[in-house]
Amino acid sequence: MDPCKFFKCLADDTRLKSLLLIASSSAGEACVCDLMEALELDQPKISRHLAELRKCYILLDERRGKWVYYKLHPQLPKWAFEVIQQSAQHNPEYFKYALNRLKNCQSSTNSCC
Amino acid sequence: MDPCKFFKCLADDTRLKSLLLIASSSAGEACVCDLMEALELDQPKISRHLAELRKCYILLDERRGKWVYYKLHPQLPKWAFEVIQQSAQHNPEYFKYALNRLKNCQSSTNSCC
DNA sequence: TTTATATATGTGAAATTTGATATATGTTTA
DNA sequence: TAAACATATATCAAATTTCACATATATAAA
Repeated sequence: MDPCKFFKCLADDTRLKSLLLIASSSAGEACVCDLMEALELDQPKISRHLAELRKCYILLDERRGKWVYYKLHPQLPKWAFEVIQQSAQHNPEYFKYALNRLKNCQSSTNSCC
Repeated sequence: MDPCKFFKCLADDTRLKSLLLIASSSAGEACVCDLMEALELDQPKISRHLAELRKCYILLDERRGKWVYYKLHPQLPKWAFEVIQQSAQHNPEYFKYALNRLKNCQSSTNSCC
């Protein structure tokens, strides 16, 4: 994992929020439509940014039926994992609004797609 | 410290290496000419990137005589400091060559400017 | 097998970032 | 005060990134 490429991946609002949301979610994963709902962004934009994180091996995708779920890549280097966790834990206000929307969306009673 | 802006600052080779060099240097600081030597880059390029890190309060500058020394900003949030330290400690190969040049340059016998 | 749903990607324009060069500012020394 | 040195910044071109929209692909349901 080249550190400069890693930080380039985090250096965009959509990607960083997606990443912190996934890292903070109780399930440890989110599908594209979850993130569309949470971040209030259109589908191609979310997909495109997730693809970048996937191609850098920061996220791992898994299709289940019609949906594709993204989680932190199991082989993410520990230092990179720590960077993401530190950022998530100490910047709650940065993605608080989106995290609330994500929780609502992922709750069994309010599935979004 | 907005996390996205912070990562944008780290998402460039010149800035990231300058930052990791300063964080890894025994003195905890480096002047512009040290970094020019260490990274083998021209002066305006180094100055411009340091200015960006300074304007984001990641680095603090201090003039001493003709030289301007840069160090990690004392009021850098702890999480951001940890991100920089983690990155420096676990990616030695990324800036090993430049760090050797910096050490040589900062040694009393081989001052570069 | 047609339709609907969820996701991915191609494409070109717009926005942002970076770099190269010239020049300006601040400090020391002669 | 003039010259030399270290650093900062202005400017514009080049490179890169991001976005919007259209379209393609994959799965499930009818």
